[in-house]
Amino acid sequence: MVVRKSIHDMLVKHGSFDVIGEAADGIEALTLSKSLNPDLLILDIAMPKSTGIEVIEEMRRWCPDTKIAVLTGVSSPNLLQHVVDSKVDGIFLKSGDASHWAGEFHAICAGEDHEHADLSDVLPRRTDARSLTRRERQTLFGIARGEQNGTIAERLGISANTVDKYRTSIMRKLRAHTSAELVTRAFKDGLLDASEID
Amino acid sequence: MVVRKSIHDMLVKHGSFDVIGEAADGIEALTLSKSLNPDLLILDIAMPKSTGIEVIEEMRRWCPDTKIAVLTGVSSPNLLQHVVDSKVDGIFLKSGDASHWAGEFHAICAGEDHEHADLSDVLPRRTDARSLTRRERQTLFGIARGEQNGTIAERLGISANTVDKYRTSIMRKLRAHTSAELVTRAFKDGLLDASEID
DNA sequence: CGAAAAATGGTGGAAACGCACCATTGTGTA
DNA sequence: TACACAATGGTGCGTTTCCACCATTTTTCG
Repeated sequence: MVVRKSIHDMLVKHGSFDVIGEAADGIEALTLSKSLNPDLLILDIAMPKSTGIEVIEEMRRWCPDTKIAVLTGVSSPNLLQHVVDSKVDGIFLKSGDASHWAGEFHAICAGEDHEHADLSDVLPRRTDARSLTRRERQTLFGIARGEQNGTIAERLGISANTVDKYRTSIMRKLRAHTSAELVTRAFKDGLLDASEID
Repeated sequence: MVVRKSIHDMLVKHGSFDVIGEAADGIEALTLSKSLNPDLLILDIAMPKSTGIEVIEEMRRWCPDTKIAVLTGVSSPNLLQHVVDSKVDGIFLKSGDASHWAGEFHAICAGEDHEHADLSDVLPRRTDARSLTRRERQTLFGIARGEQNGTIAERLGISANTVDKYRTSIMRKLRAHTSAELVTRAFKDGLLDASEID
């Protein structure tokens, strides 16, 4: 809300942009974009009702010519990695210096390749979030939350043996030899984020 | 409204402050602050139209020199925790004793570190590093690095039984029921930091 | 000084982990 | 169409955890 307002001001006052639409959440952003087909969509990935990722993918399909700039606060490394992978046209950190943004927005609209904000601090060095399967991720979350094989198995509706296999598999992938070390590695590699637990 | 009036009076009469602006909501507070660049912003986190958190973050960006004091009623612990984490310059409970506030506001403006109001009742208890003994910390690090009781015992030159006791003790303190959960909690509580491991 | 907390040691037992090695079925891709 | 891989199930076994309940000595602090 606040962010949107200030971005709006900045765009109009210092960027000579026409702001043709604003949306409160991802769904609204999508429907609005479909009808307005803007040159540039500035998107905050921390949105109510839907994740920014979904919006980005939908936008690519419906408005392939719209440039997408993503605005992000100190969000989960995991999510950020997805944003990077989705090849948006620009990534801006809310914690960053907003004074040059207007210029960069223009460059993006002109189709220039935008050098992303420095994400080295927030991005995990890839141990491959992707290299974990869906079941392995579910198992990992359970372990991090203190669930044991049987509990996780119950939650997922599968056998404890199978869960045990998943745990073993994750441990091999992350080179951990105990569940505790597994959690540590997962945090280091950005597979787990403190804000996602509990 | 009522609160604002009384704060205003208090500031002028007993604090010899110049009140250079007042705002009805977060948006207004921001725009006003941007133009007035005040020494001190007194903010109620329970505001219409936007959460105080957003305003605080925006203020930090636009008016980095403005001290921020947060006024709060009995709101959600979660929100309060965010306020604490956002490192505002002062936190005051509406339920608290307002008579010394003027002096404390001056102290804040002078750049002195302000001891926050007692939030122990409303804040989610976060274990701080001090609550772990030296041996417990050493044990915790070992666990996080994948060492098991025997290994840790060897490294510390003590019995595995003793290490086991330390682990049990930490788990009780952090309310964890497995070593994995222990590590998770330790990360959440800031007892462990990804950069410290390996 | 005296109490509280930390540090140290032990035994024991049920449950869980860690890790073999076995298998079948589906899905996706070269 | 194969071939890899995910997902699912199983058995077995030595090791470790987790927790209870026992103890003494040293350190810390009002």
